[in-house]
Amino acid sequence: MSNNENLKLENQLCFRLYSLTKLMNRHYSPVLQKLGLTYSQYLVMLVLWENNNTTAAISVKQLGEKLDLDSGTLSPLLKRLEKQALLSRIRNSVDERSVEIKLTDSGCQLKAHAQDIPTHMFSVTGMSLDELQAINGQLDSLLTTMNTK
Amino acid sequence: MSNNENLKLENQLCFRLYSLTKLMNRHYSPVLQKLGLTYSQYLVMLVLWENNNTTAAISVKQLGEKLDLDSGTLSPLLKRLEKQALLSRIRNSVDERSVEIKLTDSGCQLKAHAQDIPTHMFSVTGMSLDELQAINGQLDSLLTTMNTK
DNA sequence: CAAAATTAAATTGCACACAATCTAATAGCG
DNA sequence: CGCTATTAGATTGTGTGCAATTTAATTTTG
Repeated sequence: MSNNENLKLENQLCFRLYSLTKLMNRHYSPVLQKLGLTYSQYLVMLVLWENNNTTAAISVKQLGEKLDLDSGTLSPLLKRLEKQALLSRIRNSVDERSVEIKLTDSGCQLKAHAQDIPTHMFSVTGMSLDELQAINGQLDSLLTTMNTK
Repeated sequence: MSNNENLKLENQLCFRLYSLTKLMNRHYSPVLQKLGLTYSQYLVMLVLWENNNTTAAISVKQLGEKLDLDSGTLSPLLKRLEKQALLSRIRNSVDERSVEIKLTDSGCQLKAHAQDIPTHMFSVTGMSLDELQAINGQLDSLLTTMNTK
């Protein structure tokens, strides 16, 4: 490929990912709006729903590792979710540097309203389960490669 | 799959795309910093380099269609590029609603400094050319499907 | 032709991402 | 023990994305 071809927008993998991520977001927005969540907030809730019942807790640090986000993003985001009474932020009494995130009852109950979202979004992709798993695998290996370079 | 499985973060295609897009951005940033560009600004420059010599022009509207961005994003972004003297923004005298974007000489010359970026970024993915084309194709069909729903 | 509808940009406001810095707390080490 | 280094979060500032509104120009239509 010539250098000129290389610099064409249509040849960029990154642009496809960028466009597709925005497109995903636009499909999620109206669905998540019913729950009062943004897409990033939804990701946080997924982690909490998965790890937590109302008893177990997870630190901001751990949450950041799961989602690959730093405190500059998470701190204000978590405050907004706290203001919506979906979770609580409590300083760890053993290590006061750490802040523990715990779902409230209301945050826990919201999970029920999210049950149908994955199935709905899957249908939007128009893919078969096999195709979904195939592309997931490819993206995973790309993630692994690019994370270790 | 149970509903519980469906709601796990690790099963989300959207999270992979989201993570990969951020990862891409982080790999681009240090490279683009040398050109004084952000990733989004780079995308704009790709379109201008492709369509333009210093003579041809493209409207903000057309740019937005190519990149799938609206004036709320593009207007301030283009002003920043104008401040860097990479492009000019001139009202179309025939239709004064439209603003035409044209590369300056300096903006045109910047292309030479970007020539090696695609090859470099391709090497970061660790993929073969065949793999790249395969995944590009899959993402394209996903883009098409999701754009028409 | 004049009023209404449409269009292109710009602006405003909100919510991320993320670099950089700051603060407070803890860990490590001589 | 006390000093230094490290760590966890919060804060600040910049740059997107995008919805919603505004402004100005053009097109459509009665």
